[in-house]
Amino acid sequence: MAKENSETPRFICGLHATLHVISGKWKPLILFFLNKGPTRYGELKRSVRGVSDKMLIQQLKELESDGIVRRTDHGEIPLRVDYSLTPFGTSLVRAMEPLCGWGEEHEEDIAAAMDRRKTSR
Amino acid sequence: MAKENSETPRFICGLHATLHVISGKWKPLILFFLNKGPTRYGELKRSVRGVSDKMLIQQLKELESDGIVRRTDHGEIPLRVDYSLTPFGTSLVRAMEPLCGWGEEHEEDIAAAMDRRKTSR
DNA sequence: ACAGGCACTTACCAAAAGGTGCATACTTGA
DNA sequence: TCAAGTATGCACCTTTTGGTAAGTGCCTGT
Repeated sequence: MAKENSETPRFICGLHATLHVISGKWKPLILFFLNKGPTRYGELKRSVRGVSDKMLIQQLKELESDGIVRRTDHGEIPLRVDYSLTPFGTSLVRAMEPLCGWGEEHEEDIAAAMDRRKTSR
Repeated sequence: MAKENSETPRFICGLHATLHVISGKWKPLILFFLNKGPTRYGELKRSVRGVSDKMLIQQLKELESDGIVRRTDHGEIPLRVDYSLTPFGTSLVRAMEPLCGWGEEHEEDIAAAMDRRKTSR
């Protein structure tokens, strides 16, 4: 079995790299909400309906370790933490906008295709 | 007009929708190569190094059912099939460009973050 | 006749991603 | 004192995704 690692073809194109950062069931949503400003953990959890603590924390940590979001512990008496986009994160969200636009324009087609796949499995 | 079902918040934002179409280990690469023009199955397989038949076919089928790529069977004697982007697919690839750009600019940071995650697991 | 390319298809498995639920340590309010 | 809220951690389990390997039918070159 050949190893593909000898020449470090890490990513085929930038998109490929970017996807490693934003893929994850809840990441786009998290970014979407954080783009509105710093948000407390609990607040974020209520915004991203349906996410579990485990998932929210996990994805936030990944985004944090990727330098996309910043965790701020206010070190206050009744535990107070919030999350915000770093400048790096902000630049990412900006680059995401055309894809957002494309998705919005074709939302119905996409939804239809998804249903098609689900039912035809 | 599409009326949104209050019970079906399908997508939070367009990006979320888009991700359903382009996520998949090999899809960005496939799109990347198809963007260069129609490509035969075997040719594509050689381009997307490391992909197995199963995966390549599967992802192509999904992209096809999403209306992103078009499969052309030339009905020729020694089996000849090729894949190309539909106009819809082309518009997607175009919308992907800024994300490609972002990924290219920050490729190193992303790779570093990925390594960080891998080793710290 | 047989190896080998073409474009797939299938069965079986391993790994990754995600979900559920309980536990923590602290604090405030009733 | 007890419940509830805050921000997490952890164990266990299911679902989804991806990988391996083999086989199919057809055709061509040797």
